[in-house]
Amino acid sequence: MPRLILKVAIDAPLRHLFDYLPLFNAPPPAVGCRVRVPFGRRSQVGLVVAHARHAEVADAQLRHIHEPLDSDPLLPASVLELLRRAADYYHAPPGEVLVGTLPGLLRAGRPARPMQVWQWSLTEAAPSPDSLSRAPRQAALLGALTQAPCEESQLDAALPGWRVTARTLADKGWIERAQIAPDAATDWAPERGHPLTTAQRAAVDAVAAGSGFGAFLLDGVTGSGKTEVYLTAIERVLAAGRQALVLVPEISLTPQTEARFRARFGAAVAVLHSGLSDTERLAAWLAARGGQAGVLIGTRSAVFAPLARPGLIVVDEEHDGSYKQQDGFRYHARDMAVLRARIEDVPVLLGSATPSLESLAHGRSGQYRVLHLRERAGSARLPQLELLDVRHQRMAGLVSPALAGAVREELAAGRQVMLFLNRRGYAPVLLCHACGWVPKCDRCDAHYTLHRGRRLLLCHHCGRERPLPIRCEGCGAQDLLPLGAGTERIENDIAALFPDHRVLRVDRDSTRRRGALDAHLEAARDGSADILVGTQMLAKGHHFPAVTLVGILDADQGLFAADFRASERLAQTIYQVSGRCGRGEQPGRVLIQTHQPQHPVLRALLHGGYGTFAAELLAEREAAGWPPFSHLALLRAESTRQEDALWFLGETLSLAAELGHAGVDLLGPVPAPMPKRAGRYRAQLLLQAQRRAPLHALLRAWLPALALLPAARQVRWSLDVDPLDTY
DNA sequence: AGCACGCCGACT
DNA sequence: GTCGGCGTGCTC
Repeated sequence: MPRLILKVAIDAPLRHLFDYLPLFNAPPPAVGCRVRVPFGRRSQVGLVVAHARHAEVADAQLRHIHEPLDSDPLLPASVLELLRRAADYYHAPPGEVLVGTLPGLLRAGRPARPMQVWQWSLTEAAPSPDSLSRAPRQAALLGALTQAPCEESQLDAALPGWRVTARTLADKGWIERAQIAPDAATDWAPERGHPLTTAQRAAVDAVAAGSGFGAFLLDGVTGSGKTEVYLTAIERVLAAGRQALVLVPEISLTPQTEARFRARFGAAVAVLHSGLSDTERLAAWLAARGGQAGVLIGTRSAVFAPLARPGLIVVDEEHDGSYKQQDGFRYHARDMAVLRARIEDVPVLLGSATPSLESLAHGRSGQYRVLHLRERAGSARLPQLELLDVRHQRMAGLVSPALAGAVREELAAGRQVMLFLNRRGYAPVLLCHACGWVPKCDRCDAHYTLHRGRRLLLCHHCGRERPLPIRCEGCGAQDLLPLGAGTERIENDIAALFPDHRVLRVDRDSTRRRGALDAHLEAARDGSADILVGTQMLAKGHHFPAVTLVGILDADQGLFAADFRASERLAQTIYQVSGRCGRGEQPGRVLIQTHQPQHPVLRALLHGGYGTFAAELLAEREAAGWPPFSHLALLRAESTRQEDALWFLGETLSLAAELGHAGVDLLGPVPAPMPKRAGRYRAQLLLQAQRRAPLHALLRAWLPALALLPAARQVRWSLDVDPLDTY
């Protein structure tokens, strides 16, 4: 008798699917549906990936599913195909990919419909919270609701045990509960787009012209109006009754970004990012799947959200490293977006002012069609880049006299200045002037960074904190000296140098509190700060039209990093930071402080712009055989005992030798550049291949065998295909 | 990953 | 005498 076997993906780090029998009395769950299944001694949520005739295991081992969880497939065939190919490409366990990328509530087996969201608010009859001094819990709840109506999930977080209190207050008729409509009607009138420049129009037309798949690289200088191109292209997609998926780096999905899309597309916009509650995330995901959302804007993981009628995929700031997931299932969302566009047969538009070398290479080979926006919109001109040779200069900390002078001039003219340093904290090292003692993290091969404002030492590699020592722990001298400078110190130095101006620091430390980043950015934009000091954070996506001078305090940092991508990143940072300035009538200036004014990277950047620079870098990569002219995979291992990680990697090397690895070079194993981190010893083995096929053939045979090595039990290991960092 | 089973040290 | 430490093995 023919029977049906369900191939089920289970969210566990297991490299294969599991076979189950359907229930007798019901039609079998379709491919793409979730099922609850017995798994070992417990019950797990799985996803039906295929139907089959034959099981991989003996009949005696087969069990029936507990229950189907969906009547319709949760994922369309295209997304299933995408996830299957992703699991295959990244050599990730199928369950982790197929089930692990679902919204948390669906992974937990909740029904695939929006959760009911209840909101509490005060009634007319509610007294002032102050009148309840003898009932502090009631006063607290009343107080919270006086501020604003609250969703139950917010109350769960803020006032544990609030439900009992709420019942009391509701009985008194002081508060009431109402269900929020999933899409509260917004009074919205679609905003008209700006008239497009010729180049913008050409770009939109190119994307809209084709039918089906096409990959486009929108290479547009900052301020050239890439977003307007996205918006217009999306407009056309919506007009054709289709949906658009827009990926953005985490940091640039601010309320402003959302507002800009909402102004144009109103309630058709759904947003998916890490700041959402599980309920909100599910609602957005379902709105995309159901087709109610015309535009889904999201960070990395949104690339796997189902769309009812896909029409276009946009990847903004495609060079941004935050598209690469750095743990677990290490996918690159930009690459997944291109793959998805191919599978869905829709165009994909990758935009950047500083495209990744990978995308530029695809542009050259014709795989991507390159669309240029060379002019800034309106009258704005591109900022002028200048090198400041700081050799022999009498520095005030990290600030040269020339830079200080330029800042002074700019401030005198009533304009804003931005100073960029990719190092947070007050000083990267604290040093005893009497004996040379330096406080070091005992879990990492690293010094503590001094955070003076928080009065502590912080290890930037594992997060460990310790109180500020008053005296040297080596010799007892009270002569501890902060060495070097981070943003916090620059903030102090600059404030001292320009006491009549307001300095605002923007880094992870100053924006840790919820909403602080937005408040800071607002202060930067509305002119209540004259001088902005910050890290990467300042470089990403935010526009400061009144800033006319940018100082890159320490370009040398980027010139000496060990990673082969360091100069690409330095250039992208310099261009991204400089793109933040001079948007208005005033042209901007970018002053780059360096001890290496002759360095080829800096010279190329200055004289040719990013395009020329990137061309040179591509030539270098080709000569050296680095990506995008070769393909990498990195096997990482870490263990609590120093020798175990290297031992494991040595074993994997022998295994690869046994299997044969023609066409793949294995480099290592070597200790990681920072061998000890967070109390664990780390090492790595790099695989490099001219062509992908032999690399993936080796990985396919090699990986399942790695887990069986005795040494594997002593370490935590992971494989990173197309690593962004080779350390 | 969970969750069992299993075999050796310090406690009621 | 047992409570519990984490090594080892399995999940259709």
